[in-house]
Amino acid sequence: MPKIVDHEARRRHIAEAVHRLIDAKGMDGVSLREVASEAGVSMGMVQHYFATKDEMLLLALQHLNTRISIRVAAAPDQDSPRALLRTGILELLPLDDNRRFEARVGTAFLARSVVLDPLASLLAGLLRTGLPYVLAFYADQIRAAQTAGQIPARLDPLQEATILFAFAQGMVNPALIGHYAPDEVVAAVDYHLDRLFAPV
Amino acid sequence: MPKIVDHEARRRHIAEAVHRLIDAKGMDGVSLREVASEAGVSMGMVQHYFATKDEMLLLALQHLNTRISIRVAAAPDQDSPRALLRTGILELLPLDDNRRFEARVGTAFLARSVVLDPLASLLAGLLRTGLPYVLAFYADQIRAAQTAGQIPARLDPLQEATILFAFAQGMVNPALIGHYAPDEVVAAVDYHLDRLFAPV
DNA sequence: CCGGTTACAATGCACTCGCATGGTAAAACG
DNA sequence: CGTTTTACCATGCGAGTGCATTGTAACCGG
Repeated sequence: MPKIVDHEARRRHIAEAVHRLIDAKGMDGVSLREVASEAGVSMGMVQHYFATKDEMLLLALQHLNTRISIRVAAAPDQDSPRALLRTGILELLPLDDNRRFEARVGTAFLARSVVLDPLASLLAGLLRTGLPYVLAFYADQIRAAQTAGQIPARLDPLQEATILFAFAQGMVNPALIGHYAPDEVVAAVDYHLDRLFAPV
Repeated sequence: MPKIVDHEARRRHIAEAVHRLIDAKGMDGVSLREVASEAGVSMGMVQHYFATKDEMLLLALQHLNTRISIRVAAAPDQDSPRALLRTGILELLPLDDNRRFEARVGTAFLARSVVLDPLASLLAGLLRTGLPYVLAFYADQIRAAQTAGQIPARLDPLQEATILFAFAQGMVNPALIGHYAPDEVVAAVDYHLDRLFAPV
């Protein structure tokens, strides 16, 4: 073998070029040639690391997922359940350029995952598998707050987690198209949390 | 002029073919040739009614909007604010084939509106203009329920409307990819409304 | 030192795309 | 009646697509 190369690093490098292209021109703007150009490599190299375009897109989604996960996990440590929930949610919302970038790319994949072709079902599968963990995390925090007496015990943790997450997801697009300014988004989140964390 | 033709009817006919194509193959699957074939007309005719593809997509989105608006408006009359809110929300969620169809097509447009090309800003503009009216309607219902003593007066109607609508929008995609069954979606909505319509 | 495998690069191919062009038929209008 | 305008249809063009093919250089194991 020539040149000892880090396979995964190359693939990540290309995946990030895909992200940038999706952000700039949407899913349609992603062609093998454009990706190669954006990544600063030859088209043959892209083909060398990905057998098909679909395989490339799939890894691009996986990489986006891990990217976001890492960032969320790296959020400053929080002690209270409420702070954990708050920062966890805010990390998913397009409040700065970085999160805006991720939200846009994620939205593109989401739309693609709704269609009915082989790639779409793979994408949908990826998105689905992550959901239960996120919901479980939220529900756990809610339960913890309940035992601490910060959230009324009569509330259903899983339903509240469902609502909380759906609410956050539902804020993404209006925020992206500029209907809500970042501080309005934060205000809505805090308002919701205020109502959730009601004195018993 | 030959053949007296209903211009708008033709355009709507083509727009519906676009919807069907987006539902089946996504935005990428929409080409002038495919649209013509799906609509059962010649490609020249599509070009006759739409100068560019973007213009066609734009009208397709407008037509989808009016389609949904008409359906929502035609929902069985409700007397109480709560029933109004409930049916209004459920009409937007993919609970049957028809609404599923609309949700998928709408998602495709949403993703497209997030990109940064000329068409995208038009799409985003269209989506944005509708939002304040929807939120105002929700807020009005909430206010009405407050004066009727069904919702605590301390709650902020606009914030609650924001949360309610974002929550509904956020349920669309998990429901589309099959994470929630239709009855689970309804249960989540009712749970949320239960919590909103708390005895004062 | 030498076959063999790996890591690319360059090119070509069949196809599809949006759109422009040119033509034809029909109806309104003077 | 003839002219003009409308409503198409068929075809073609240049660009771009994903992917297959072929070539080449580098490095390792024997």
